[in-house]
Amino acid sequence: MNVRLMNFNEKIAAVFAATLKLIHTNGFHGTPMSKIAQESDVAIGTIYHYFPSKDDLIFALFKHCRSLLNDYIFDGIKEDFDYKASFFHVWRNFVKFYLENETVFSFFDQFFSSPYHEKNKAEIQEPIGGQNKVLDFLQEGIDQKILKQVDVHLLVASYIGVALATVHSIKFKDLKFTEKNMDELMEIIWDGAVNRNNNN
Amino acid sequence: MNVRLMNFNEKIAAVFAATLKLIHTNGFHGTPMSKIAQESDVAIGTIYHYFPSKDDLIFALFKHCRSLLNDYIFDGIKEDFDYKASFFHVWRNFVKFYLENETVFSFFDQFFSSPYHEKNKAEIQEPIGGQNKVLDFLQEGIDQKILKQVDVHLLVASYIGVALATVHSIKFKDLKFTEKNMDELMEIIWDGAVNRNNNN
DNA sequence: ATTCATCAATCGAACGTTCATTCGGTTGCA
DNA sequence: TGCAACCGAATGAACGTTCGATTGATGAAT
Repeated sequence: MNVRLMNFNEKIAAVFAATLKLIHTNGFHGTPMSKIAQESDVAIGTIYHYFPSKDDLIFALFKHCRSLLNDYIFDGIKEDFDYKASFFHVWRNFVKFYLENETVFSFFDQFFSSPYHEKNKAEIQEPIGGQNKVLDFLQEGIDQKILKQVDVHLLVASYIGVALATVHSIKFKDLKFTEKNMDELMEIIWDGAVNRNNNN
Repeated sequence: MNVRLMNFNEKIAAVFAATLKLIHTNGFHGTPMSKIAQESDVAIGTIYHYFPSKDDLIFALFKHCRSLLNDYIFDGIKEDFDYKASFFHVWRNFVKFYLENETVFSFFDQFFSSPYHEKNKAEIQEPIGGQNKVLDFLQEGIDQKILKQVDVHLLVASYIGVALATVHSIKFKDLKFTEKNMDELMEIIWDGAVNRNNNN
């Protein structure tokens, strides 16, 4: 049962895709198992064959999407990148991932703000929205005295917070995803995060 | 019917309070009308007397909370505050409001990330989380060349995004609401937002 | 001063629908 | 033969909403 979950059965893939799509357009609400079955062309019985309950399905989907995100954002960092270049690269990837995977963004957004999240807190511990890897990365910048000498969580809040707000803003048409806007945003975050008592 | 809605019937206040509390702990999901009636000690029939549907109740509650937030964040700005002081003051109030009104934060969080929000977009136009007043305030800083000469929405995303991420971080115990942390955060945002070709 | 009509406010049992989940069955591979 | 994958009708609980009844305040008519 769980072996398949890793190897990614076509049925499961269809169920995940359907669930993301439905939650994106109808919300956690308007997404009953019956509609997931319909949209994915997988019988209800089959879904319950893989996931003991709807909660389990949602949680498995969360873990799947989280690993997609984690794989994505740290991808493409070249050896010759200095810290600032990596700082920009990861942040950009973060925003890009959400823009390219709107349904995942929607899902995460709803998942994290639902008490769902709280219930499974213990199990989630690790990388939330890739944050633990992000945390390590930012801590590295602090240790190297490149970034401000503050609690790393303050920098995480800035780094991730601005990225999420940016995606929201683009989604709601207040902002456009242009090179210029992204560059200026990265400048804002960098200027805020950088250690100004240092001449890096 | 609507007159009372403004003058704030005790029953309505009880319904609002119960709804906020239930949504905070059980989510948009686990909050059926029956439980709202129970928790608020108002009969279901009475709730439907004031709100034609559950959606209407939620939306009315949203508008109520939004006005609470708006009243709060721009309160207490003294005449002798310079721009930077106001910039700090409003941001701090924003965070404080959410920390003091956890149920409202939870509710907004869920409301904005649900397709609920999208459905009523037209009607929401105005101050989202107080953002239009915030937008005007930040635009003023741009016009006065105090802040970076960029699209104001970039600064809004930074200003609000960091605040929301901060509240989340505190809520999930990654961060503590201490003077030091708030000061350092405000420093981060300010350094990011400020126009460095100017010596203000 | 008393009667009566009106209507908003209040109530909660009852209704029909929709939901998550179950279960008995079929298929096809090992 | 056995067992995992698969199916969808059936089930019972829970939900949003309706509705007929009751109360009490207001004021016009007597």
